[in-house]
Amino acid sequence: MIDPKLLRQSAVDVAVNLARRGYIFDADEYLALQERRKILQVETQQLQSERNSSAKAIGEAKAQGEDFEPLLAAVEDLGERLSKSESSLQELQVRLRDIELDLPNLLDDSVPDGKDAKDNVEVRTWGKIVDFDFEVRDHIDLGEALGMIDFEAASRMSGSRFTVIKGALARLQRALIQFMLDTHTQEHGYEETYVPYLVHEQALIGTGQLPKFADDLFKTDTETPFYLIPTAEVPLTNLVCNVLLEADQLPQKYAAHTPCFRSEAGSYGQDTRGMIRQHQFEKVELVHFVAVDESKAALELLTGHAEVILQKLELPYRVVELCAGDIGFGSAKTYDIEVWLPGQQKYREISSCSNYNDFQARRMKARRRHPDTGKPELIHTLNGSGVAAGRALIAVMENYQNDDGSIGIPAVLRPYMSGAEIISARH
RNA sequence: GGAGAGAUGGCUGAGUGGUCGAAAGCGCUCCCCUGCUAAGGGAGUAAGGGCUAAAACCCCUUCGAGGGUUCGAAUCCCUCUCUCUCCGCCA
Repeated sequence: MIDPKLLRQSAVDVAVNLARRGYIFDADEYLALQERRKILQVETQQLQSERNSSAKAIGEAKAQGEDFEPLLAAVEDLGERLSKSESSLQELQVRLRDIELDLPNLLDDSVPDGKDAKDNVEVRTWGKIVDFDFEVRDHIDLGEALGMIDFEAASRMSGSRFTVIKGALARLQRALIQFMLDTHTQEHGYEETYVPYLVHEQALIGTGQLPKFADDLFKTDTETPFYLIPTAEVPLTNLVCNVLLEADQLPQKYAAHTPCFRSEAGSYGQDTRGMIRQHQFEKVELVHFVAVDESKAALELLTGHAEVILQKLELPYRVVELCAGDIGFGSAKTYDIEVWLPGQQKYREISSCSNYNDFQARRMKARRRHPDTGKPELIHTLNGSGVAAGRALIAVMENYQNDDGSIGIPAVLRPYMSGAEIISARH
């Protein structure tokens, strides 16, 4: 959520910033509503004040044993006037809040202009793309030939966009997850966290998936609905929902491995083959809580932590800065990390690292005491994948493939694979 | 699933219709005292919003959430959510 005060005072500037995303914010309409709200609020508070003082007068008269009937008569119609005023004020405030919840975050000034993914800016590349001297296969061919990926079994029980992974490949995914968590907790100072996979609506409003992106989420039909988390960002960031931290409690860094569930409602026809885009996938997520003036540096740090994973796995990648038109709803600035997939001869997203500034903190009421003033102030939140395990598995398979269809195991994963160096078909 | 108890400020916890945004304690801030430390004494200390150029002042809201009763609700009534205890079931 954008600061409502800023919205009122600089609605036009806000509209200009949001227009870079292609979002049209009707500043005139918003300001007109605010103007009406102001008048109604002053009026309502005036009536409330009257009610309070007359109630007090009646109480005093009663205590003194005086006749308070005339006082009662004087406030006869006050209640009705007040409740009318209150309900129209509330109606207006709900409308304003709906608009505010629908507004994407302000972009950081450094975000490049652009319309879509084609306009994203490459920041750096790492690693050498291997020039195979045989015809490369994609992860689908490799996995099925090994007998370790079974899309048919998955679709029989769950339909499309699910995968069954078996044997050494299933273990390799687990190894990837263990390796990532160990690296982040032992070398990068994150606290490992186990979190719920089902959350209430409020948690998703806090991080910004709701109310706008309900279609992308799976929801239970229990009496009070649960949502399956689309990313560990949701439970991790909500660790500070409604929390007032002491001045010395920042920064904080959390890491969690969770499955992620996405209905992928808007992605029909994209990546239908293979396990690039699934309803369920595994991911290690990183979240930072920092003070307001520290989030820019934290984003660089966070992105670097995700890159370390790919470097240790010796997977070629590039970092791109998302342009104004491609950046996510709540993010002020985002770096995507894209890993090289030989099977597609393309870089594909494997991590997305974003600075949300106070956008989520405002929705969640995540604050800390300012060290000097002692007054509460919103914190900044950041999150990034560190990294998507399902896609990391694909990347390892395709980049470490051999002529005979076997797959080499990256050196850093071997300790998690009983020292094995290669995955070959079982006979 | 059944029975019961509860939800109050940064935290613990009192408060059952009016002068309660709320006792007390902890914590925190400032001051005093003590040669240092330990201890002691005093004062202050909720958040959000409106008004304001900004602030002060003033005003409004908030005692889990939402409704209701009342001139007036932390307090009474209803619904919901959450927490805890016991029983049942269960990895």
